[in-house]
Amino acid sequence: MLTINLIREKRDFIAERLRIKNFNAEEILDKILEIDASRRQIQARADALQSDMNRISREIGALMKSRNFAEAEAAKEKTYKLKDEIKSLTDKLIPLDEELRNEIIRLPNLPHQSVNRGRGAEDNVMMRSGGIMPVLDHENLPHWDLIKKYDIIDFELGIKLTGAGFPVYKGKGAKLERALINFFLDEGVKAGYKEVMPPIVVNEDSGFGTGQLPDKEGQMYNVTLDGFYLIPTAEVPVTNIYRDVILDAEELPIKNIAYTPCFRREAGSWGAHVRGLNRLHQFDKVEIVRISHPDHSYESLDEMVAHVEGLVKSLDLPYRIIRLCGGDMSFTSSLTYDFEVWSGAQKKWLEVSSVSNFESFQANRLKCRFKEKGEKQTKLVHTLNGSALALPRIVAALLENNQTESGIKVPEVLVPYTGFTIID
RNA sequence: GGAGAGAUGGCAGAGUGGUCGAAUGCGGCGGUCUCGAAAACCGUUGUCCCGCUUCCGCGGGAUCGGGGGUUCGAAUCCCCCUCUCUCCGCCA
Repeated sequence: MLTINLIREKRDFIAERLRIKNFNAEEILDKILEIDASRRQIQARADALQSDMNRISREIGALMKSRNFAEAEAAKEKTYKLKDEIKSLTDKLIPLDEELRNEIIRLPNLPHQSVNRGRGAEDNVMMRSGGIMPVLDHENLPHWDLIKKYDIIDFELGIKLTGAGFPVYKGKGAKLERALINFFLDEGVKAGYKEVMPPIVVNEDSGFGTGQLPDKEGQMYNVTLDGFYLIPTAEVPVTNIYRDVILDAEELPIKNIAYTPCFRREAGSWGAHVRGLNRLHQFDKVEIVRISHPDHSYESLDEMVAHVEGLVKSLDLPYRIIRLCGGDMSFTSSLTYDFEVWSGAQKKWLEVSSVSNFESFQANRLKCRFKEKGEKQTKLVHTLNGSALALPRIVAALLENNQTESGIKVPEVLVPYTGFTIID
């Protein structure tokens, strides 16, 4: 969420920036400023009265000590009216605070200046591409046929155990999945990320901290009995490690990497256009998360993009990097680069990574701050994250692009992890 | 799941109604001493909000797990919630 200070100081700037995201903030901003002004006024009065109250109470204490009971009683009389006034003021304050917060959390994050205005995916900007497009003969199969042919991923069995979108990985399919996870983790650790293994269910505070709650409640599986949520991404637990934390500037940037299963209800987005591994309710993902100094967060973002690019390159997948336009960006992001890989048999680009800088938007929710050495003032950190990588669509592309008559070739970098060179 | 104990500043740990934002120790920071360092000594050291100053800072309010209550006054008393620990049970 945006800070109230920024809203006070740069109301028009915010409204203008949010138009890039096709968000009309005018009304909300005016309401916020109005609530904020009255809130501050009331609080100033309440604080002044409270100050009087505290002074009188101290005086009563002194009188009691010197056994001036009559004077103490007289002083008490003075407090009753004061107390009522304070009460009536603070009673007004509580709903105002709540209202203010409810309005502020409706405002999306401001887009970075490089972000172009646009309505949706069609307005995104291709930054660069790489890799060699596979040459497949006319007999090539889409991955949902390949997984059956080689019996490596079983959707029907998943339906029996759980439901649609919960596949069972079998044999070389399971091994390939594990190989990819280990490869991605190892590459991350080599690049200086610290491996963490967080819980995959989180509480409500964590859901709020990274911005999934309250708005995107329907996208997460909810363990109602305990008030927990299954994580939609490792971003949630890993970023929330730094909730309510004040870091030293020297500790930045913090670089974490985590493998977790991810759970998404994908309510309302299921349909014929998402077959096979293209969209699942449970999938595996390795995520990189950074906590950065605000002055260096875009360098961090570039490094993360380079890291992800290195991964898709090493798997020999044709890829392209897309900068999302304002209309296609998430609520919480300032700048997002999507990675897409080419899926040879489906003949379409599949999104396999999304790398974002949230600047201080999540940090403000998380109350994750840092202190410059020797300075008293705390400042909000910048948070970033990116998939490195999400597995199912990588698997889909690998299966389709690498299919041959004798089987599916495993990329060289994975062979030490799989122990086999071909799926047949 | 049953019974009991507890939750205080970065950490340890006092404090059971009246200058308590909180003793003391450790740690951190600054200084004295030193060629330098250690030790010793002196000082300083939480966070949030509001106002003034808008560079250092000053004043007010809040904050002792969270919420509510009693009281002129709550870290201290009462109620609810959450969490932690110990014992028992269960268990990968």
